[in-house]
Amino acid sequence: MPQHKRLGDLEHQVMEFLWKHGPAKGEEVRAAVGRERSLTDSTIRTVLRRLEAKQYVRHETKDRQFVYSSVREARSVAAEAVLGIVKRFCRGSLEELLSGLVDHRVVDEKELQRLAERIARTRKAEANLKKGRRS
Amino acid sequence: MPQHKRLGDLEHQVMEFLWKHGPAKGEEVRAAVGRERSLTDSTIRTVLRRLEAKQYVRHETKDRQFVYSSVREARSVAAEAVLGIVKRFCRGSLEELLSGLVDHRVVDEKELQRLAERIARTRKAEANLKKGRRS
DNA sequence: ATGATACGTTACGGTTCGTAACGCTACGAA
DNA sequence: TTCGTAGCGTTACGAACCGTAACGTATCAT
Repeated sequence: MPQHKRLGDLEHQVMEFLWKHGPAKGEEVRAAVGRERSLTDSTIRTVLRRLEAKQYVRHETKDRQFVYSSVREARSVAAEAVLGIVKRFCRGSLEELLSGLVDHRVVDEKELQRLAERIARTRKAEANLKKGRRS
Repeated sequence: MPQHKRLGDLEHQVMEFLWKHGPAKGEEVRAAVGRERSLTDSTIRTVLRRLEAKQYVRHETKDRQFVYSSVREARSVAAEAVLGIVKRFCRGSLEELLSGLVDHRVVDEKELQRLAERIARTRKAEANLKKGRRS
């Protein structure tokens, strides 16, 4: 129900920065989002406000300045987007989607297997670690 | 390079129909794309024309009527979309994307492994089949 | 009090999309 | 031959979204 609202290009660039940089003030964002023609602070703040409306970021005030931070992590947004794709294009079947990726050589089947295995291993390791801490 | 142009909702519904139904005339599309308020033929034709401009469909004339068929298959569009997501949200790493899917419980790691394996098996079977036919 | 700082409000133009009226063309019936 | 009509293209309009930014306002330090 987080309703994956779509992002424009600039909006996306801003998110990208927040994702890799962490919480930041408008000025920092502006400095980072280079582009040839640099934007006014007003522009950046409008974008940040819109991102907030779309629930991609939130802000808190620190030293009388807004500090924005991403609410939804990149992977989470990605996961939702993929879910949308699966629904829209692959009749809800993730297998169909993955098959498509292989068909279209986004990944080859061996590689896919390796990735899956590696992820499974990583999870198991994490689970064990947690168990260890618990006891 | 097919430049994944985005689809609106109605456009998408039309594609969906063409994907499952195969080539169809405007009237058929219109009949199929139900919606409560049914649309005029003009509307549907405009949409089809736009889809053609976006290179999602092409048409040929049969019996003096246009028959539209999808150019890009659903999975192929999906694959491209996923590629876009990976690029935009996961720094190009498919592994990161898949991890995200697991993190967000779109799929669990065991299931992912099963799917990967099954796909690999299917591919191998297909490859063998082809070899068989060749000899 | 005044000026700078950092914020919100408002707005404008481009683009996309759903929606559709209208106009043109060419074939078939009368 | 003429005329209705089926089927297509052109044009258009309003909503939404997005980049962009001017301007107005509140508040704090000097």
